[in-house]
Amino acid sequence: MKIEYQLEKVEKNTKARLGKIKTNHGCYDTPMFMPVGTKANVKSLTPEQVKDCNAAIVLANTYHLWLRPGEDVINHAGGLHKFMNYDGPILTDSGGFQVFSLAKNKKKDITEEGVHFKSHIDGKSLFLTPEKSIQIQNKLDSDIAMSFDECPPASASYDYLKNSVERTLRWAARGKQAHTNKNQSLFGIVQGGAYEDLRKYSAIETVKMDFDGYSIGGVANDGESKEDMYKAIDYSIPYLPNDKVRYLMGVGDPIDIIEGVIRGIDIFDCVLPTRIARHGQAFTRKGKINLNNSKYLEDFTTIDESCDCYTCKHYTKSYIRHLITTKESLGGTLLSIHNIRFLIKLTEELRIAIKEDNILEYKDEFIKKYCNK
RNA sequence: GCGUCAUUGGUGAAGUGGUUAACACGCUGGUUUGUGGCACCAGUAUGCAAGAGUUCGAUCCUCUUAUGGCGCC
Repeated sequence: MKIEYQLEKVEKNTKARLGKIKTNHGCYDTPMFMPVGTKANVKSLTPEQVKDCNAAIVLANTYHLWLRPGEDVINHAGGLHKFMNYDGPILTDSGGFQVFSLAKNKKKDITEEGVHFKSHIDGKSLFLTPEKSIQIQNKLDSDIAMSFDECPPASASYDYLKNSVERTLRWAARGKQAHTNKNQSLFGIVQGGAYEDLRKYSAIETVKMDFDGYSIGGVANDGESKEDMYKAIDYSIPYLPNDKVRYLMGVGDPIDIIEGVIRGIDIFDCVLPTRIARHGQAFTRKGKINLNNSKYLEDFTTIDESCDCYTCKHYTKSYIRHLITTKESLGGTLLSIHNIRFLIKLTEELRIAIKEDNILEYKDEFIKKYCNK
């Protein structure tokens, strides 16, 4: 079965949507936040810990799993769910972003056929095509596969983006053609930078191919401004169908999530909560804090008094600071739990705000606290 | 007691008669948006044991003192 999206309500004053997404691994509410589990694990967390945060879909990565352990190994293990012991839904990214990010400063050759680039592990020459990416994802047996797109840098010129959008459309069509796993949904990706006509064109043409869901890509890349990011969303959304889920790729700053939801986004994913956790930082209602800071040495309060996560139920800032400064991995684990729960709780509250038609008030109040400190 | 070698920041230490005393760790901040990440960036000794002298100029040369290591009686 493919996923099904059910739109339940649009907030009165904005484009924010309340919905449900039905998958082969459960039914979940949107807007939602997906933790990132690149190599078939959310870094430093067990699947139980991820679920305790009330997470639903987890994102894994085609590129990384292709290189290690290889899609066949995971296929022989019985698919990604069994392999990693996660019975919730899994979305696999296509590898398009990795071509852009891992090979950013290296030689890469983007051709019509696919992308030649070097392995980040051993430098071996690799060739990834839309068909190959889909075939790997078919074997991984994730619930949702992503089309193989080109993710150009924020600094790309209009002419470059125009060609790139065209190529991504052709790649999307090829990927759809190659897609054979009937239990797996396939999403198309809208590109086009911060240009209205390119986003519109990309969205309309992608929707014509009739995917199971749509995402907005090419956003939040190397120093792109917030304004450009919001433009990219605003220029894409009007052309996406109401009865399909919308996924904003790579976005996970709390304020960006709120802004995204207000603009009509249903799903987000981001490495931020787990990455900053490993570097000692935590989201709180009063802004991001750095547990490395000496002022927490004897701070025996919890990270965020309004948080209901496992970490905030049991541990003090002083203890977590101790773990972080002594580089104990438990520190990253506890902070990852908190940060993931923070973003998921944020989406839960946004869902309530949509129900109550007061999302703009919610946003103002959140930002007031989050930015003032 | 005599001889000898040492003494550089929070730590381990490099170094030179002449602009800002290397590097590392630590410490203090910051960054991170479809994860090549226990990562990255920045700051961190107005001073080279103390005092005096030589010199245009001394952390570097000389002397005295202090402290410590080693050797000899």
